[in-house]
Amino acid sequence: MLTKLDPALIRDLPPFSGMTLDQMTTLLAKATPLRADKGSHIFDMGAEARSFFLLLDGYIRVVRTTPNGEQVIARYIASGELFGIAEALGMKQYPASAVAAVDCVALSWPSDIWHATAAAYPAFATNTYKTIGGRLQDAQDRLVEMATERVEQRVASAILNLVERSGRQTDDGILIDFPISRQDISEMTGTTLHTVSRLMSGWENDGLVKSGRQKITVIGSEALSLIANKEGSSQ
Amino acid sequence: MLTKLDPALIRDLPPFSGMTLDQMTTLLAKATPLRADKGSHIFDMGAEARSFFLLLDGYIRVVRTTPNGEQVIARYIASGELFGIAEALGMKQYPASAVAAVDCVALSWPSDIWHATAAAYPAFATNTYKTIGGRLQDAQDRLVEMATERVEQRVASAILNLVERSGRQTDDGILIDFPISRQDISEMTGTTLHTVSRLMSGWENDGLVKSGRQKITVIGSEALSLIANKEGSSQ
DNA sequence: ATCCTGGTTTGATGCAGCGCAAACGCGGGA
DNA sequence: TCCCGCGTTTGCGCTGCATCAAACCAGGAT
Repeated sequence: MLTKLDPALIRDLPPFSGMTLDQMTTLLAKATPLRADKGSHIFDMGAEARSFFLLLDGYIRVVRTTPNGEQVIARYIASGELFGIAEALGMKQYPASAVAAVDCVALSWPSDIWHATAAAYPAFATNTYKTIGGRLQDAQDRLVEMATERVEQRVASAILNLVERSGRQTDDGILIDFPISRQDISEMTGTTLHTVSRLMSGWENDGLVKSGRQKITVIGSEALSLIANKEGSSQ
Repeated sequence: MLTKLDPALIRDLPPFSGMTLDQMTTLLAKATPLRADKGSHIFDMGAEARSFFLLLDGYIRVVRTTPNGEQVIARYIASGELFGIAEALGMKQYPASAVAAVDCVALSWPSDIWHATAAAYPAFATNTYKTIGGRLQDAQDRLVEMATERVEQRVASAILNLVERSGRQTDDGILIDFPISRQDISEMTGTTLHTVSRLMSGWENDGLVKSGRQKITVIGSEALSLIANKEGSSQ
C-alpha cells in the first residue's frame, strides 16, 4: 500500500504538477503516512490545524456541525486531493471535520512547514491555491443553488456531481463508489432524508437510478441533468 | 480624494499590514485609481480577470447571476478590502460581478503582476490569502445557515452582519451606512422581498429596527441576535 | 403642483416539503 | 438460523413561505 510513497507513482497527482522529481522526493520525505479506518475522524472542526493532508486512497467527508448538532456535508475529498489546508489561508483551526467515508490512506505534513514549502516550490503553492479557488467557487455555486433552486433540483445535481467526481462504470450504470446514505445526500442539499428517499424512489420507478443500501447507481444521467436544470414553476 | 494615494494614509489598511512604507510606495506606483459611480459595474461575472482591486471608499456589492436571471448577493465589500482577486486563485475569469452600491473610489492593479508581487511582498500575499480564507469560511457558514436555519433567522443574521461590518452609530441606533433594499436582503438570504418586508415590519412594530426607503437602523441588536439564534421549532 | 418611478406594504391563496410515525428489509453477529 | 440494528420506505397532516395581486408612498423630474 505505502509503496505509493514512491514519488514516481504519485508524481502525476494534480497537487504536484510542475514539480521536479527531486523536489517531490524531498517533499515526500517530510510526510507521514496515515491510515484512517472507515468512520474515523482525521481531524475535527475547531481543532488546532497542526497538519495538512494529501489523500492517497479512499474518500473523505468534510463535515460541519452546527451548534444544534445538525450536520452539513461541505464536500467529499477524493484520492489525489489535498485537504486540511487551513494553514495556507492563515487559519489557526480547522473550519470543518474530516471523516473517512471508507478506509483511507493519506499523507500528512506539519502545518508549520507550509510557508517554507510554498516558497521553495512555487508550483506546489500555485496548485494549492487553485484547489482553494475551486472550492471557494464551489461553495458559492452551492450557495446560489440553495438560494434559487428547489429541493428536487438540488438533490439531482448533488447526485450528478458525485457521479461525475466519483463515478465508476458498471454494467448497470455509473456507481458512486463509496457508501452514501439518503441522510448524507440530505446533508449535502439541505433537506431531510425523507424527502431524498421519496425523490429517489420516484427516480427509481422512472428507471433513472438503481439504488440499494448506501449504494447509488445512475442510469439516466441525461434525464437527471434535465431535472437538475429544469425551471422551478415560474420566473 | 486621491490624496488618499499617499502611502502614509493607507498604510494601516489590513491588506498592507507588515509591509514597509517603501514597499507600499512601489506597489502603489503600479496602481491605477478608479472611480465608480453608484450602480456601475466594476467588472462582470465571467469576464476575463484583468485586474484586482482595493476599495478605498464606498461599498461594493458582489453579485452572482443565475442562468434564469435571478441574482444572489455573495457579499458586500467595504473600504479597505481587496476584491476581484481571482488571479491569486489561478482563475482566469471573475466568478461574480462587482457593482458599486454607492459612489466608490478604488485602486486597480493588472492581474499579471500578482505573482511577482506576491513573491516580492510575502506579507501582502499572506494578507491576501487570509482574506480569501475568511471569505471561504464565510461562504461555508452561509451554506450551513441556508441548509439549517429558517428564513426569519437568516434575515436577522444578515442584518446583524451588515450592521457589524458597516454600521454607523446614530442617535436612533446603528445605521447600515449604504442604501440597501428589501430586495437586496432577500438576495442575500435566499427569500423574497415580500417575506423580508413582512419580517421587518414586524420588527419595526416591536421596536427592534427603524427603517425607511433603502435605509435600515437597528435599535435592538441583542433582541435581533436572539431571533437569529433561536431554535427552529424542533430538534 | 403633479406625475412617474422605484421601493414598500399588505392581503389572499396554494403548495412544497417538513415533522411525525410506523413499518419494512437487508446484512451481520451470536 | 434467528435476531437485532440501521438504513430505507411510505403515509398523513400541517405550515412556512412563495406566488399572485393590488395599493401605497416618497422623492425627483418636469
